[in-house]
This record gives sequence, C-alpha cells and structure tokens, in this order.
Amino acid sequence: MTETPAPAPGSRAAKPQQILNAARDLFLKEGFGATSMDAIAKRAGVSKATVYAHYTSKEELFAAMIDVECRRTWPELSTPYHGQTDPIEKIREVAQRYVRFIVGGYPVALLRTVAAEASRTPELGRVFYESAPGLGRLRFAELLQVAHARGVLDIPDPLHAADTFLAMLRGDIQLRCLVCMPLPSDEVITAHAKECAERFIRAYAPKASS
Amino acid sequence: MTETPAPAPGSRAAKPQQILNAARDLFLKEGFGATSMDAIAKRAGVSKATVYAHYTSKEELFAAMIDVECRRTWPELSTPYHGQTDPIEKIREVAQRYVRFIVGGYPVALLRTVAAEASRTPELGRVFYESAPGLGRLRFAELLQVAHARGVLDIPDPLHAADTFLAMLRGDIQLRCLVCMPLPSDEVITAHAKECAERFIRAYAPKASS
DNA sequence: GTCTATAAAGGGATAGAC
DNA sequence: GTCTATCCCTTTATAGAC
Repeated sequence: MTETPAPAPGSRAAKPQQILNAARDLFLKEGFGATSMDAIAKRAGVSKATVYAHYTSKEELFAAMIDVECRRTWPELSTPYHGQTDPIEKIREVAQRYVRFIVGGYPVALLRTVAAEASRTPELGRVFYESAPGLGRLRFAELLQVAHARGVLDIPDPLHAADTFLAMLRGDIQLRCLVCMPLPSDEVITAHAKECAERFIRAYAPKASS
Repeated sequence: MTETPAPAPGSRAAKPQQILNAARDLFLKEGFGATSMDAIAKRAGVSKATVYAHYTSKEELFAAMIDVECRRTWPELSTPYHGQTDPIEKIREVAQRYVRFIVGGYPVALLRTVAAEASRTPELGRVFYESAPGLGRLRFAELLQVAHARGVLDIPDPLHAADTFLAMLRGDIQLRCLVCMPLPSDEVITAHAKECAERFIRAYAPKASS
C-alpha cells in the first residue's frame, strides 16, 4: 500500500489527482462508511468545498477512485498472449505472477472495499469485476485456447478451466488476505504456485499421452 | 437471506435474540458503518438503551452476531468424516454441497461484512476464519488423508490439496457473489461442481494407475 | 476554483424514571 | 431490564467571500 503522504509537493494544478489519491488511501484503509469527506480533503491538502467542486457526492468520488485504480493496477494480466513462447512454460510463469499479484496490498484492499459497497451499489461491483478479474480470466482463457489448439493440453472449455486455475492459485490465500490473517512466507507462496501449475497441467493433460 | 421481519411475535423473554437477529439482518445487508444502533433497536422492537444494556458497544454487538452466525450456518462442513463410505464418492458429494453452500446468501454476506471490518478489527477476522472456513478445510483434509491412506489418491499434502479443491469449487463464483454479479443457473453450478471433482481426482490420481 | 464558516441531520452513548 | 429523552460529537453538504 504505497502511502502518498498528503499535499503532493509537485504540480499544484493536479488537485483532482491529489483528491483521488487521498480518497484511495483512506477508502481502501478505512472503508467507505468510516471515511469522511473532511479527512479526504485534509489528506489531499485542499478544502472540503474543493472536493465537492470536483465530485458532487461521496459516492461519485468513490466510483471514480475505483475506476482509476482498476485501470492502474491490472495491466499485468491485461496484456494478451501472442503465442510465441511455450504455452506450458507460460502457464507456469502466469502462476507465479498471479499469486504475487493476489497478495499485493492494493488488489486485496480493492476487492475488500468493493465487496463491502457492492450490495448498496451493484453497478460498482460490475464495473470492478469487468475491468479487473473479468478481464484477467478472458486473457488467460486465450492462452489455454492456444495450448488446446496445439494439443499440449486437452481443454474443452477454456473459460471454465481459466476460472479453475486462477481459483486454485487464489486458494486459501486470498481468503486469508480478505480477513486479515497472517500470510504464508514467500517460499511457501512460490511452492504453492508451482504445485498448482503442475496439478493443473496434470488435470488437463491429453488423455492419450502421460 | 431469511428476513426476520421485526418484533418477534413469540416469547417476550428473548430480547437478546431479537437484538441479535436485527443486528444480523442489518449488518449483513447494510454493512457495519451504515447500520445505526437506532435502526437495530427499532427493528428488534426495543429501545436503544435496551440494546446497550446487553451489548456495551456497537463493536461488541457485531462480534457477538458474527460468532452466533458462524456456529449456526456452518454445521454441514463441521461434521467429521467417519470413513464408512467410498472416499471418492464422498468427494463428489462434498463438491455439490460445498458449492451450494458458498452461493447461499448468508455465507456471502458474512464474508463480505467481515472482510469490510477486518482491517480495523483483525481479531474479528481471526474469529471468523477459524470458526468457519478454517474448520471446513481441516475437515476436508481429513477425508483426503483417508483417500491417501487407502491408496485411491496420491496426496502428499492433504491440507494444501484441501485448500486447492475448495478453491476450485469457489472458482469464479464466489468472486461474483462478493461483488454482486448475477449468479450462474442451478444446472451450470451442478455441472461446475461435477467438473471440478473429476479434474481434482485426475490431478491427484496415483501415478501407477490411470 | 478555492477558501472559511456554518447549516442541517444523524450517529453513538447515557441519565434518570419506572 | 426497559423505556423516554437528551447530550455531544461527527458527518454531509452548502453559502458567501475572494
């Protein structure tokens, strides 16, 4: 959780950005209900009236923050697979990167905060899902599609297989992150990702071979 | 989400229970921050002072509600496996029951609400984890241990395998539940559980056979 | 656009009567 | 144990000067 202290020392024209950063830090740390517009204004180094000049309500500011953070945080998984490298190797690589991504502070805090607010603002949940995890699973399904086409794996339903693999990788870890339980060590996480990749490959191995 | 309308028509001596029910309905629906003690008192059909007579603070009432709901909602997964039936069949059965459990209104709302509060009250997250998902994975690992001992599966690390299987079953579904996205149909959910069970069995099949 | 000051409402928690 | 009434504080949102 990269803390952006308070009044950005740089360009004074970037007030909206300062406000968004402050909103992100506080909303993700304290939650929607527990964060006051006063606190956001103070952290951003502006007055409350200035905040309202840019975002007409607390909800709108929250939605804007979620939107910006989704676009900013997920570029890793959003880049399409071009098929040059070995799909199996690529799967192993994705496993490591995805697990590390999952345990990062921002993704956990974002999910937590969106989940908390989603029942009151379902639109928010949809925006979050489609611009983040929903996109990631589509990208990964593309990779599995290639593996299937080349015959190295047997995957009749790539989208479901993608969901299954990403879920395996989240495992117990994401749940523990969500409820603020201590995380496993880095070595354990690496071994977990490796184990998941190999089990997945076995589960979807072509029936002929092996 | 079984709504318990308002003042329980029955025994008038059960005020604490009425308060807990009201707290559950409102906390799980609106979240901790957005629920007022006034609203809880009104829904329970008592005065606010009575609420404070039983629970000294909003946080204490919240913790009591979580504790009660965990004990009430999870009996299914908490019953140990006694080893009479075929472990493989038992795994298929658990798959179906677990997925249906996961998409239930209460478990989703509980997780959502606890996750939202956990960063401010980590103790709450621990209590929830250990009395609910943490217990479930231990129970399932016991079943896998039996399958391993009988040689029908090859599972060197039953606890990790349990995490993996339960995670597969949660798949994309739990995430969608958390952010209030529409759920798949009952048929799709059944097929999902079945597919997960078979893939899991393949991933952990003994190397000799197959 | 930005500030200071304030209005208007609602929240958690308690006092005191019964 | 339970209620009514209230204190005191924080919150969202706005008015008006610059």
